[in-house]
Amino acid sequence: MYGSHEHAHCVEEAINTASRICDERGLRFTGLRRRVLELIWENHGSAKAYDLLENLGGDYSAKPPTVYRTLDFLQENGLVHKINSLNAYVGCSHPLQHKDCFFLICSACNEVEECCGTAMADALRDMTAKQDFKPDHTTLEIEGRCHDCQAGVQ
Amino acid sequence: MYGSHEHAHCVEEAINTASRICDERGLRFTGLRRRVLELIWENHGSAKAYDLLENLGGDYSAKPPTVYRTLDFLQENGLVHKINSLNAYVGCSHPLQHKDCFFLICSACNEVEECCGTAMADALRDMTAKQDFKPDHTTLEIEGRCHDCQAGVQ
DNA sequence: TGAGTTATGTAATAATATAACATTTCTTGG
DNA sequence: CCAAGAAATGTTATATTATTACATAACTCA
Repeated sequence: MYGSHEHAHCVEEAINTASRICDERGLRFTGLRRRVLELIWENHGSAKAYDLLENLGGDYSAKPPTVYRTLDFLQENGLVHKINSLNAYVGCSHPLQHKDCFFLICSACNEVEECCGTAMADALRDMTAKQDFKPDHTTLEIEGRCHDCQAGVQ
Repeated sequence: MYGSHEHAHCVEEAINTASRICDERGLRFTGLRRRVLELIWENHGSAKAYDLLENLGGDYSAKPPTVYRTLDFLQENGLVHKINSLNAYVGCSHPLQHKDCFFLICSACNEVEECCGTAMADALRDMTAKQDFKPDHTTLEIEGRCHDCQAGVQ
């Protein structure tokens, strides 16, 4: 799974970054928040709310609001994104810098890659400016096949 | 509502176009399908599945599968789009030509404008090509304020 | 006409998400 | 330290969105 890549490292790094960001902003990175973020990062795809709920384990009383509130917190603080086309959640890959980001979702391996290239953001800005539309939030999700999953599919 | 624009005309035109398209493709544009498409076009915003269900009226037995199947048919044939960020459905403005289209959603008046500009499509193609990602379907939904709803908001 | 196909009806339930209120835990000024 | 307020979590109930599975009806066309 995931080639030779030692994924535990990603998880650890994401948690450390999140912890640091919360410290800097005076937010509480509680056990529950840490646990949910860990679960989300524990695969390269996206996590569904009710799967998180099932896997919380430990001391956490698993009821939907527990998870949805935690997801809200993580989203508000830019640590997690919701993928609307999947009703699922992914960890944010660059929780500090990005403004507009978008997602490449591989329908074969289910990995979700977050992209923050400026070219797309520029094109979006141009387009909305042309229509005199003032954007607040952009959902850009592209489903298809990643490089690795195109082999043998022509 | 909707300024001086006589909206019944939009609805009628959309229905006529849909009917023609179905004829050309050997598809059955049944009473139910016509009715659902009418309801969807009866406002400029988007329609929710369960609201359609409530408003079917007439002879239609209103159970969820009735509506979802009809929405599936309309989507498959490019007559309707789902707006994932709203869990809602809009009529397609150009059911014949478009490939990649995207949506400007005004959070003040709830109108949804469908755009099919090539500039965005080009930017998307460039971006995915650069990552060697083969796109099958793109969700691009921009929520914000339309021209008319920016007055007085600075 | 009637056999096969397509569309719709119906019942049950799955999957996703929120509201409202209770309790616990943390923080911080005194 | 300690109590009061704030923030987080627990709990119950329910709302919203969507699908599965099977039955019936309506169309099509040989």
